[in-house]
Amino acid sequence: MPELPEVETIKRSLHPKLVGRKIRDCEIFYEKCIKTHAPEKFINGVRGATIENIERRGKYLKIFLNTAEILLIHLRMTGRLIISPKGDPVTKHTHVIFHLDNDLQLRFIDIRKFGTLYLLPGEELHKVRGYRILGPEPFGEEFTLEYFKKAVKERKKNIKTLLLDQDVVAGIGNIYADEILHAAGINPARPAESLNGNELEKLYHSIKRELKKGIENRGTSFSDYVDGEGRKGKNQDYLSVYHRQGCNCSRCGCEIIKTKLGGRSSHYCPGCQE
DNA sequence: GGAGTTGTTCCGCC
DNA sequence: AGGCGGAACAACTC
Repeated sequence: MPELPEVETIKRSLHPKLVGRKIRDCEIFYEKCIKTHAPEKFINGVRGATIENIERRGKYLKIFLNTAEILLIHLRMTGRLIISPKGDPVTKHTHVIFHLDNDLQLRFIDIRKFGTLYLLPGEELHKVRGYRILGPEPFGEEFTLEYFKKAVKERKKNIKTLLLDQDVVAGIGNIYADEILHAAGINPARPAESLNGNELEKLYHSIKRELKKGIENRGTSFSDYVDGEGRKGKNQDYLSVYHRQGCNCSRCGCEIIKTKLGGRSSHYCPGCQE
């Protein structure tokens, strides 16, 4: 499940392979993943373009083309972007192939076909709702403690669900939300408005710390995730609660519980998350 | 073949 | 009006 640390790791691994390269051609095997154009139009839009830069915003990847258009990609649950030599066999679930001007290809692979690709002029990014509503980047200047306190206070929904709202802060998904709340010692079911100043401050710092740890470990390869060169991350070896139900909490020794919250699996320690 | 999986979006309610 | 919870949806694996 690519969340901010995974998408950041993919961006870093693709950057040296893609920037400066020209897209010689493009093949689409599953048309529904292209959200902005008919397939032929999409192909015409990328063919011949040179890749100038790659950035991440929330869980989105932005590939800047010299045509002033941006290739915007969201991997959702199981999407992968992989650099492959052109001779490599095309595996099942490969939906789009970008042929580069060397012997490499960029392949979009997605078992569940939830991932989405958009091609649009830079000034039209806001037309993609999920992109438009994104809140501040957790490592950006806008994401201050003051901003965070204001965004959370007087909200009645539980704090776990609020952390997953991309308009509060961009990039947190189910794994890191559980890890962040454990690190901060806060029960995921707590109404956001019930958190005091001290707890909000702990939570704020835990968001930054856990996401940073995820990036340093090059992502969490719990099931499908690999980076742009097919390498797994190692953050799954350092998780405190996610998918650790039945194990003992490393902080207090209590048994980790798995519940449902807002329709999502939620893992926490009943001993030290109050 | 039903349950489980998650990020996003929609809808109805208060 | 806007926040909220719940459901729908994407499609596959086991």
